[in-house]
Amino acid sequence: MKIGELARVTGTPVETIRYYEREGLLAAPPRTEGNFRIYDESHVERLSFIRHCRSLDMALDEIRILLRFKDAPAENCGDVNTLLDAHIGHVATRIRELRALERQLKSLREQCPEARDAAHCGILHELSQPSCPGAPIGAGHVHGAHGGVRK
Amino acid sequence: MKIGELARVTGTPVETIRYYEREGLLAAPPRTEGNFRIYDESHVERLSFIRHCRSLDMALDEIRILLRFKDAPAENCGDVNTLLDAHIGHVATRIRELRALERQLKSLREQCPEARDAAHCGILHELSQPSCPGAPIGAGHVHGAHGGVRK
DNA sequence: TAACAATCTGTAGTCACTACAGAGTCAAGG
DNA sequence: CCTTGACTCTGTAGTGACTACAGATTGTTA
Repeated sequence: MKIGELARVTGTPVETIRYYEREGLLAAPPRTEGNFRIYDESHVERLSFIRHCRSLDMALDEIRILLRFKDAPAENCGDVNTLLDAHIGHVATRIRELRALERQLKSLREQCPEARDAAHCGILHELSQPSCPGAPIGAGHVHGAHGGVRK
Repeated sequence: MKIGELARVTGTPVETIRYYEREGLLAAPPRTEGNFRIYDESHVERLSFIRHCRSLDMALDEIRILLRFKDAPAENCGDVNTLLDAHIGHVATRIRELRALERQLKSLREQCPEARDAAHCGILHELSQPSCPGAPIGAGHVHGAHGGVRK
């Protein structure tokens, strides 16, 4: 199959497939005489694996590690478990951070219960105060409020 | 004060201050004879505002809107409330997404309760299955599991 | 043969910074 | 006066995981 069909069956944009090839996640497939990439079932499975991992919000570097285990079936998979546990920890951390953020935002919102002139807006006023000095900006492993967007 | 002191009192890296100036969030300050930027209290307040917003995970474009209201104190601040409500909505959405993700990851983790050879690892096996076909990759407004890192 | 879709390569843009390189400025110590 | 060192300047490139082109080529259908 050509790249368009692989894109369709795996629900992956064509450009993303070529990007994974450049990044070494997907092996470069054979080509037709006309230089078109030709894929088979093994590519479908590998790309499905990658996309499944991505839908679980794993980084490409994490996926690279998992792929190494897939390619070495005799290895012990303890590190797979470790990686997954760490990833679960990252997600849990980010949830806690976002909950705290939600609380702060709601409390800020209460500063201006109704529309008025900006000079007396409690929200703008409170934002002008320095926040907690050590307040971190940017999350650890999990993205903040403006994540990878799909338009 | 020079840029280093502004950086210190606001807890902002020097390069980030210059970046905000390039982005038009912070007005270009006067310079000394030797071409050093000179800031005063008004810059401290404005940068504190920006950093407070960023610590609440607002995008620079959102902050730009809020700054316009700060600069037009006679305007009605209803749009400030609207923007904040929308931002709270984004955060709440991301929390829901991450909770669903956490559930999926934990269920995946149960597929391989103990280390064995990778060929029989339930985690690797399950990841090879296509995930829910319409499963989104990447979040809306709030970042995924690998957010802006502070090293 | 001509239109059109699909594919190719390569490059640049996204966001909010971060990390340099290489040059210039300034204050204190010898 | 000279040097050292801290600070600042500009400009450019890198981050992650794509996305969006431009411009060329290939393949399919009318």
